[in-house]
Amino acid sequence: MWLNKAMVGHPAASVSRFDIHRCEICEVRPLAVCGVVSIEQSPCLAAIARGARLESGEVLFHEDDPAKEVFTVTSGMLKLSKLLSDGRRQVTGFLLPGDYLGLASAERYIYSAEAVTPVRICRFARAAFLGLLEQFPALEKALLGRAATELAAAQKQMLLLGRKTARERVATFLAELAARAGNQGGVIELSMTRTDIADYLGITTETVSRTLTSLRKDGLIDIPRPHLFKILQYSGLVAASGD
Amino acid sequence: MWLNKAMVGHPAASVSRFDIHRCEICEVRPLAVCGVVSIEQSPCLAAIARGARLESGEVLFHEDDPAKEVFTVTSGMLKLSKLLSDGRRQVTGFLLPGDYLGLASAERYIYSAEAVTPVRICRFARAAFLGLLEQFPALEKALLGRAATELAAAQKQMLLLGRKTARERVATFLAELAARAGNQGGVIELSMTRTDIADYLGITTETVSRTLTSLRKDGLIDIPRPHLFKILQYSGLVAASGD
DNA sequence: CGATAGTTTGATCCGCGTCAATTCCAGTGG
DNA sequence: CCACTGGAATTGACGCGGATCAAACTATCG
Repeated sequence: MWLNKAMVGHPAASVSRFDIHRCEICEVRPLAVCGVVSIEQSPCLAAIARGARLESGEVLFHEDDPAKEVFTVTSGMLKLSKLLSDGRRQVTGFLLPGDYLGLASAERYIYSAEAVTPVRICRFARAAFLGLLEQFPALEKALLGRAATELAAAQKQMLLLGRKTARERVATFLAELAARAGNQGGVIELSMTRTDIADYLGITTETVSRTLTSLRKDGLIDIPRPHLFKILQYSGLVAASGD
Repeated sequence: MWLNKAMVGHPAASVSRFDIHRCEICEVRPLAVCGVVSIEQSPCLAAIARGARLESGEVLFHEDDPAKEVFTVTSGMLKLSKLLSDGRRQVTGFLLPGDYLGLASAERYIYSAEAVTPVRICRFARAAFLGLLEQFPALEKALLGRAATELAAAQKQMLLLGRKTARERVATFLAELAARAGNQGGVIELSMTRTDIADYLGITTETVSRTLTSLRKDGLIDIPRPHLFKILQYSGLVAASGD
């Protein structure tokens, strides 16, 4: 991140005062301090946003749909994916609360967005959202920070997709999950399917399954239930991740 | 691009007047109008920048070096790459004049940058560059637009790396080159090596070479010299690119 | 023209995809 | 509480695309 936390929320001279309302579906209370809105703490700007819910598997929008709206996730998990003409799919990322989507192109969405778990989002008309950028430079800064973070993640993923073996891909995936989850006894509840994981890692479901079994037999992880992973040797996973 | 050209350079109310000098190595004249600098037309902000040149093959910085500086390319081509511990390489992108690099992380560079051709750049101390962001919101807007464009490109590349065959990758690469070069008789001069192309497409030099030969035999392209490509059937390339 | 790096081509091998068959499990109804 | 059911996950057998190893060829630059 080349925009550190200290900068986000730092009162720049050019920022003016404003009011912000509470979004009816946001649990997180928006923050309005000295003319600066911290989107870290308030992903949803209620004045011009409308709430919506999605069930698991529901599609928010498809690749190539007209990009009329911009969204932020307030709860649950979404997956973004792109398709080839014959149906091969690549999942480019998973979104969590606070993430934005639909910004990349003004014309049409460049990926599909589908709910992995039940999801709550805030919807903004694109024009209104762009208006917010003008009003609130801090929002722009936060977006820039997020874009930089996502770009870094995308480059790591390119390395994985272009150069890593199946075992390294799965080990990387698990190690990253473990790192992100923090210390919860190394237990990770994963709602996505093997197909989602496979499409994210650029391999097949069969290979995901085989590789998980192999990692289990090597004592690096345990899989009590298909969607529950237990990290037994984090260092071993990192060592197996290739980089 | 979700920040259209019209917005870049739009005079925001909060922007103040400033002076800007001509960079001694920039050929493009910086533009100072009504307190707004259009980085599209002036990638180099001379007041706080220093120029530098790189020969082909010279390394600007390595992955994991302390990220003390930020750069913009003013001429030539750079390649960005990431390494695995055993030396496998992934090229994440090629940079052209006007592109920025070194912004992603405040701590250390997350990729190596190496000159593909002789290159001229402008160097900024990181802190000074971040200061510019505060001063010139238009610069921030432009960066945000670029970040969005790069993110979209990265997602396309993830689809390529995760799901396309070798033939589709090479066809995609050539079709994109042809599209970007515009109508120059379909002739493309490429300074990068087969290894660079291979590391960009996530395959080996041998496979690049074989695939190029195959495309040539199929009458889609011609290769008078190793670094000169002639597009004979653009539509055929697009058809062979998979998406 | 010789030296050297880059490119092409060939032969072989293997990791992972493909196809197919169970097995597992969450949800449903009896 | 248990049998039933359909989708998800696992496991197995086999083949292929592209990696690897090796050698010949060809640009480019002193």
